[in-house]
Amino acid sequence: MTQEMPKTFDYTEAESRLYQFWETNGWFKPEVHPDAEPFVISIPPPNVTGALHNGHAMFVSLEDLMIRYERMRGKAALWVPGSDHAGIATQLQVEKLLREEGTSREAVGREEFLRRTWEWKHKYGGRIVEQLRGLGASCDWDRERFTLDDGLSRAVREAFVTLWEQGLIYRGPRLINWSPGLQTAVSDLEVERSEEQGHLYYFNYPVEGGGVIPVATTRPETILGDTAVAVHPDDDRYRDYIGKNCLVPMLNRPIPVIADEYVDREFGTGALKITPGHDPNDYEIGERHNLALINIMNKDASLNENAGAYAGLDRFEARKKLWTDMEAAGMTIRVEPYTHAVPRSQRGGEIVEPLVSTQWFVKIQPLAEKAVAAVRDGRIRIVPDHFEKVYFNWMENIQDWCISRQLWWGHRIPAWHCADCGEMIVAREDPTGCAHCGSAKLHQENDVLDTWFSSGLWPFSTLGWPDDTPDMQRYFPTSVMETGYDILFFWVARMIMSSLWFLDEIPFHTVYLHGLVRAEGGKKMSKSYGNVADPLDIVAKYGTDALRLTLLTGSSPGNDMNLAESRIEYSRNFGNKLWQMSRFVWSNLEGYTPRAEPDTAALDLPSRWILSRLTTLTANTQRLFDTYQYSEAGRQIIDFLWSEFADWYVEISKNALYGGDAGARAHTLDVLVYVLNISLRLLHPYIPYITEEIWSYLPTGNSPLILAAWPEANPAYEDAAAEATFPILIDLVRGIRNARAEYGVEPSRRISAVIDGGTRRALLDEYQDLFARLCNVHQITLLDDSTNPPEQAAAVVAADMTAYLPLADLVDLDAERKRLTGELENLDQQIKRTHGLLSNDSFVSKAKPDVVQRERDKLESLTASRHAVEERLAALAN
RNA sequence: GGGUGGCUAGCUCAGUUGGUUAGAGCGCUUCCCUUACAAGGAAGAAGUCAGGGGUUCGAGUCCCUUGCCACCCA
Repeated sequence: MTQEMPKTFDYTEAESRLYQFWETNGWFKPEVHPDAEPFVISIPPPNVTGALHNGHAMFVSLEDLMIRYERMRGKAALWVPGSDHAGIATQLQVEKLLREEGTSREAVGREEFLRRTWEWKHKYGGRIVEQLRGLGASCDWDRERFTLDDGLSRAVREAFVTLWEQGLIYRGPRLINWSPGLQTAVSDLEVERSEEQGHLYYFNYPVEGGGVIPVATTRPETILGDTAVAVHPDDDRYRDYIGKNCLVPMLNRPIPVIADEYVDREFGTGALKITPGHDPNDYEIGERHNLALINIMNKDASLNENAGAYAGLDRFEARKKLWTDMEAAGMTIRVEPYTHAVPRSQRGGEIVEPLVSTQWFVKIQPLAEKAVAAVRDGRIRIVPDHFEKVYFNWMENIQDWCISRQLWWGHRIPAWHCADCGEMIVAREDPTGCAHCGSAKLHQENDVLDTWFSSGLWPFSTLGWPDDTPDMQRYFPTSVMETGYDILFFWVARMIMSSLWFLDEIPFHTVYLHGLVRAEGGKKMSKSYGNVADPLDIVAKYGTDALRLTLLTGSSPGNDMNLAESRIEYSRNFGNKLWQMSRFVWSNLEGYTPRAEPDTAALDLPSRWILSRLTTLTANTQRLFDTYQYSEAGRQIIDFLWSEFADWYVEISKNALYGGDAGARAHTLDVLVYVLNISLRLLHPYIPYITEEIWSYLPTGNSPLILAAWPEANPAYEDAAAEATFPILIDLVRGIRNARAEYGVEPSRRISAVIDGGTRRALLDEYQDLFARLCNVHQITLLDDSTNPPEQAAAVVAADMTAYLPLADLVDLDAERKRLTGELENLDQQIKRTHGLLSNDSFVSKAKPDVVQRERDKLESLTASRHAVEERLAALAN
């Protein structure tokens, strides 16, 4: 206690100082506990392009909480940080930069473009990492990784070549999702469907030799690529046409009428045009019926020569023109407004075109099977567990993964084409000559890999795989993967698949999924709504701890959270409250010699009560942490400190502190310091900064809070009797305060009370000083059998105790009778319920004994109170 | 079409082995700058836990069902 504890916590100043204090001492490193069991989290690597958003704040809060908790438990806690190269997003940024310079990636060439992108990454890529530090993330920064690092790139090659050698990677033309604006393929997962208002175009498909089959489409331009018309085999309307040919409008290309049970007779006209080259469902039907496959679209979404007269037109122009022409030809029926799901690119937002293109794919089925098994048999657990169903549902219907992207920024596919013999070489090391003909004219595949291919290796590539490094040996498998449920498929599933496939080990034993952070009112946060609560703004206004505490106590696993500013304010206020109660204790430390722990033998009732409550809290916190219920645990800690410790114990402690009894003062300080000590430990994972700072002002020894031991419930402080008895005194105090308020007694007015202590006379005798401080009752007379309670008084009942407040000038006996009658009704209602329970034999015989006992105790207390109220009413009736 | 979740006080949300009269914050009413704290303290009003059915001595909690709202996959 050498330093004055400031009146308030200056978080702006403290945050950077404390972070530096922790980091420079090496406390973020697992080596602080060199021989301990490891606990490892690999960070969900943020995009290098990213600006900090609340999703980041959420994962940092949760993961840092887990890491700090395990570190305090003595584990070798390792949190591996890093970032992701984010192929498309980053490339778009640099392309934008080049455009502003009046050039383009094509103009500068691949090599120069990559040089510029690295330059860009070095300049801006560290920003997000700096922001993560600001949130208090206690990562081991010496182990920071980037998905395009040499080591991680080697891991990518190893994984790719292994899959290739196992025949699980193939290359070929297939229907994929093409993004015309980005000029690359994207995977199924990167396509989002949005319900949009469009049109359904009805028209007649002419049948060769006479007749028409009416069909409908949302994309008329695809008519030009039709290679069949499908009807249901049992549909009488069209049965006669099966086997005949239709003529494609405007092109007059003959295509067969086929029968397929896929066709829904009830929907639309009951007949379908089939375009295998531009629709995934039609593609499958095409394969079933060996239909021709016609591609009518160029990579820029203009139509190609297969579109006849419409070649060269953009897809939407072609749609308009073809329809106009068909109308003129009398082939159209009608156009209806129609809401349908439009596939849009997750990145650019433009409409994605299904088209046939040569790409690289992973045969994912065998990997998925292993990944399903690992969750099915419990080697990996997902929290909350209902996501296991979601996981299975996806895994069991999984499609091959398109892993090639027509981008430059990323891991270039390790395949080389020989210009001389045409063979392809796939290799871990860059080849110098063709393995088949020896030619040196090799050209590496232009495509790069999907970014998720490299992030799928993240838990082990960051630890050194494919090398058998010391970190791999010590820290793999990792422990928990904590991330948002929105990337369960993108990322978590792929990490599980690749780890089981390449290492034959699970990557982590637990997946913890948090929900999305939404704006107040449940809206998705979005720049266009203007409702983005920027975490940097929040931190600047309320401090990091307030943001963390709000996120941690306001959300439950897997559930979205609406971030309300009022909650952040409340968290900030709690921080202040914690500071103030600590400052109160600090201010009384003069002359106090710290002792190890409060001595149970010397403690008064309030002390026994608060220590027992603390023990209950510690046990609860442990139980809740064991089941990942961090928000409930956090709320319980806050409630304990605010509404039990500060509101009651701290107030009561002033009697002992200022009462002049040195022994009582010392024992009370023991308790105050002890409760804070344990509470700060429990709170540190939630609000690391303010707790560490407070810690430094209290007699807590020399080691920092970040390395303090996680508390265990101390059974020596369990005291059921104190927990049962003390609340009765609280009730009595509350009752007196309530009566004072109802009768409008000014708070500053000292009053007296006559108390009938019932069976607890001795208790009241001992603790009557309490009432002066808590409800401004300065003179207590204990009633004995020989005296009667005063007439002009308000009566307050708690259990079998009654306090009479002689407020001669204020008490109106009619009002008092009314008040007590209300009280009586309330008691009767409760007695009725409790009595009902206890007179039910099934309850008494089947409910747990402690539950029955609790009801019995309650009934006894209620009956005593009722008796007292009744007696008082009788006395007033005269 | 298949799947998952939500519906608790005016608003934002808790409530996980089923067991006190269902809780908190904000807002609202009344009062108080009491020497840790007005970012505070005291007292108070406010909910048929979406509807219906079931299991159970006992259901916000478990099961079935209806409705509405989200989200995911095709």
